[in-house]
Amino acid sequence: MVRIKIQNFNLPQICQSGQCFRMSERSENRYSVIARNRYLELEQSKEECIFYCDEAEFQEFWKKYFDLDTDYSSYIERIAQGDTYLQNAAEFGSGIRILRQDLWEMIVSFLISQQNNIVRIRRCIENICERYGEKMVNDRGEAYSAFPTPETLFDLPEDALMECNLGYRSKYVVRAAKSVVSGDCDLEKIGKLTYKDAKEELLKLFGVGEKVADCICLFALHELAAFPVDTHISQALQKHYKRGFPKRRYQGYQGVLQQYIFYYELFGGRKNSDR
DNA sequence: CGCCAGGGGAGCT
DNA sequence: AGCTCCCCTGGC
Repeated sequence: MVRIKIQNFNLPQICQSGQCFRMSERSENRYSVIARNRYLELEQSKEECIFYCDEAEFQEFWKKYFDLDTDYSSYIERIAQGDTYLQNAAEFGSGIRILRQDLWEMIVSFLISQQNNIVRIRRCIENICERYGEKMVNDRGEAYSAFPTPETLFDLPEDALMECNLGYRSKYVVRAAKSVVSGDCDLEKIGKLTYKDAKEELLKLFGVGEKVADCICLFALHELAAFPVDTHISQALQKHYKRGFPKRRYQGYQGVLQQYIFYYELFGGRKNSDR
């Protein structure tokens, strides 16, 4: 196991921030994450966090996954002094990190996310993993399911995933798998493109629009300039930024601020000073 | 039963 | 850019 001391890192916040649907609280202060086919447990006390894996796996995978080399306080410090709403939001979610997750996994996850709520998105994803993901065993000897590969899904009837509760999103996922397997959608290539070009490629997928493409860019490609606007963000911007969100001021890391706002809107008890 | 909302998107003008 | 219609599930 690996022990680290780190600022701006908070497991409950990362877990609830709605970017990783396969992270959950196992027991008090103890979290598990499944990324593609890897399983990890973590535990956090005050300023120290324990990763239950060996040093090598931490260095080559999880360190990057949790973006541990980035100092998030510098993002927060650059928030305009006069913007008390954003100051409050950033303070409230200051332990959130923008994870570097798997591209295919994010495509599927955010196809499922549309017109859907977080609790149900989690259930949908667990359903397809249990049904179509490779069966794995963790260090405790417990079974878990990897994320299903495109090759496992591309040949299914388009409505097959309705039994996993995806509803009308079933065909989006099956068609996306088809695009990946056929090579129409080249994941490796997309990973190397600029934000603008990657987004353009993702928009070609049936069921992927502006918002979903931005989520994929932000959470898989780590394009921090992506600023996904969903119903919550849209309402928040109308309330607090009547003349528009100052994207230019925060050019290059708007996505981080989007997460603070999103998390604050969903879980922060509204303060009077915000209205 | 109807109504509505949930981290939208497609297709059209 | 804006509009309409569409899709499925769960909660009230």
